[in-house]
Amino acid sequence: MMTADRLSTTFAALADPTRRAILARLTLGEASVTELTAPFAMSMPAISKHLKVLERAGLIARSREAQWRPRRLHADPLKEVADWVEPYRSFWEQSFDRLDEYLHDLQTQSKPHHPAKGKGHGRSKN
Amino acid sequence: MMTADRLSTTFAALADPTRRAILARLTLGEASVTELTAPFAMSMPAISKHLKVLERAGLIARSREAQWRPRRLHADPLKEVADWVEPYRSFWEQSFDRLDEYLHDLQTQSKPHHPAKGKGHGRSKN
DNA sequence: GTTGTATTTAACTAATAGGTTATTTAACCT
DNA sequence: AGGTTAAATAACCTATTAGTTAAATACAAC
Repeated sequence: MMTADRLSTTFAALADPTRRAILARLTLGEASVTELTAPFAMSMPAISKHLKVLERAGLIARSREAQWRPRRLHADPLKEVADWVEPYRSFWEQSFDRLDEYLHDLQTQSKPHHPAKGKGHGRSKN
Repeated sequence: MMTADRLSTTFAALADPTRRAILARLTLGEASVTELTAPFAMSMPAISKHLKVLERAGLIARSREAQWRPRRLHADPLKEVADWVEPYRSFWEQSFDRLDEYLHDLQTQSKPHHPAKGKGHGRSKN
């Protein structure tokens, strides 16, 4: 994920349970790095790196308070995640996968052929 | 993301624009590896690897048809993504971040202090 | 059975990720 | 100034990722 689009950066940031746990913690209110480190069996520099990833993804923001650098949640990029996933809803809600498998089995039994472009075998978005 | 939970594996699979494009293509119906490779300036083995990532994440399934191995969408893991992101909706919808920043500024001007655990400064989930 | 088409696997490379410990910076408090 | 606490940075290590080209496999069609 070298230099990637915003959505890729967001997904990459979310692909780590520690980072998701940090976000969950921050829904309760801002927290210092020490506080964020406490729940994990991991050094503070490790958490600091995770925070940097979350920050670069725009998921948290840093403020200053004496020698503390409390982080707070910045959920905006998660809207893009929700917007991206939404169009797929119909595919998991209608048990699309099992239906598709069923249609596929019917089809390959009766009519072997190579997968032509845009074949679509009985199911499309509209 | 060595050996990770299901959600991390899903997010990691989604953290690549090529793989998301492949999923989008598969919403139109199943497709062969050659067909899936066509839109990209990338070798077929590279796409094959992306497909393996998607497969290990449970986002696509493979079938057989002569010498073709058409892939089809398996959207179920995306439900978990939707379920994970949903609780954060209130945080982006209510412009939480700007409100929080405002409250934060008010607070630090009038009452400098170190960030105590569970302080919460005026906003919580219920 | 040889040739052609579709796909996978192998071997390699360069970059990134995620962790460590040790050091440095920053701010507070006597 | 000197000591303490909070956090960031540096230097390092190992594993994984994302791509490449070349070789192997699977099936079809003659």
